[in-house]
Amino acid sequence: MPRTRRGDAGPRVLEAASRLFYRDGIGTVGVDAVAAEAGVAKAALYTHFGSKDRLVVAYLRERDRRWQEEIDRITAAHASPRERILAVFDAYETWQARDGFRGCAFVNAASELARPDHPAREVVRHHKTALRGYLQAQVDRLAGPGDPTLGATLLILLDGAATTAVLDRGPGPIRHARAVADTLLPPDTGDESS
Amino acid sequence: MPRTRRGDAGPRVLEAASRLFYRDGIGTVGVDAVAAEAGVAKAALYTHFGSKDRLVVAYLRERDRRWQEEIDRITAAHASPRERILAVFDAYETWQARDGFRGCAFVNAASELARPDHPAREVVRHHKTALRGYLQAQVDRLAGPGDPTLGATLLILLDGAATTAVLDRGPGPIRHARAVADTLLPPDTGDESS
DNA sequence: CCCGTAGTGAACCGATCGGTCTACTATCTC
DNA sequence: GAGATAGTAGACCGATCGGTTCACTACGGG
Repeated sequence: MPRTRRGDAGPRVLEAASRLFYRDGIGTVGVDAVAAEAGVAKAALYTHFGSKDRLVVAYLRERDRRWQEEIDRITAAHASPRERILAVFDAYETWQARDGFRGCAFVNAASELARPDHPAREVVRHHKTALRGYLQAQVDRLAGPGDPTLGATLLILLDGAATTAVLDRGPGPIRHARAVADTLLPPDTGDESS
Repeated sequence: MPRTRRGDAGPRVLEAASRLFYRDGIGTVGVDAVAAEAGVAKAALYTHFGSKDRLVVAYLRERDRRWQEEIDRITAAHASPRERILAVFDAYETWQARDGFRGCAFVNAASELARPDHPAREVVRHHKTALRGYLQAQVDRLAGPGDPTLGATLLILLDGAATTAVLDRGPGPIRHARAVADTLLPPDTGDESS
């Protein structure tokens, strides 16, 4: 008597885990709660993911995948590296405005999963490294003596704004961060390639 | 057969809680572990703090008190508002370099304690508000048309740098953030009155 | 000297944790 | 139509959770 169409249990569990882990915290949410939210038997959860730790890793990987899609959309929508960078800040602002915003899922996960060897931390590192790499790649295409640490600085602004926005609520922090980024970035020359 | 001198149990519990909560996360650490680390009977923990939630609040309050002491030291050591602000970044760098650095305890607590009405979150809000207030007060004493949001921006830089430093390890993030702050701050005029 | 008190150590509570297992049932494929 | 497959409901496991209780003991102040 499956409550889901055949083959649906995996995605449903992942979706439920994403919602609950982000909303209530990874440590707080038990596997029973995830299974119940997914409308799926606990055993099905375990045949698909094997353990809670692996479910957490899958949850973060999925969120990283969606962020990568967002970055791809930004890349497609803007040719100028400067606009692309500012568009990332705009995406943060949009995301912050959504109901139930509770900061960066990756930062929260790293906060909760203290053990530095926890498998989930590698996903967090990967996500942040990729984002910083994207920002730095855009910086490199701008005019002037390329600052090799500006990408890192932009990531600091994004993470700081997201963190502050959890307590402050509202678009203020991210707009401040965007304004700072705007002053740090050299102007577009209009002759960037790729 | 007390293992502690009379009246010592409270402080010992608080010290142990501070160490364990910060190192392993609040959710991960049980009250039994805190009592064991403190070398104190579980019952003594409960006569002093009543519940784990209240122990968490006391833990954060204590850390906030120590940060306030640090701010007071900075205020005493530097007369110039500009130097005071940069000294806060320097304090972050020193703190980041210590063994077992795992980011801002308040940010981590807010990440873990998702319920927005959790009593600990008020302590987090208070801490961040006080720090931002201090930064803004220094900004207000600087020359030029005072930017009423610069204090908030400086806090974003601090939080972002601390967050990034957890994954990157090393003084890089905080130095970047300090350099940005340095460019954002108008120069000292030398005629500020305290 | 003696009483109040702070603290001990351990048992105990019900609830929940992550995880396993069994007996059963729809559904899809050949 | 038969067998493999994917899923169900729920009992069950040992461990741990936050919190309580109890009988007892060492120490400090009057």
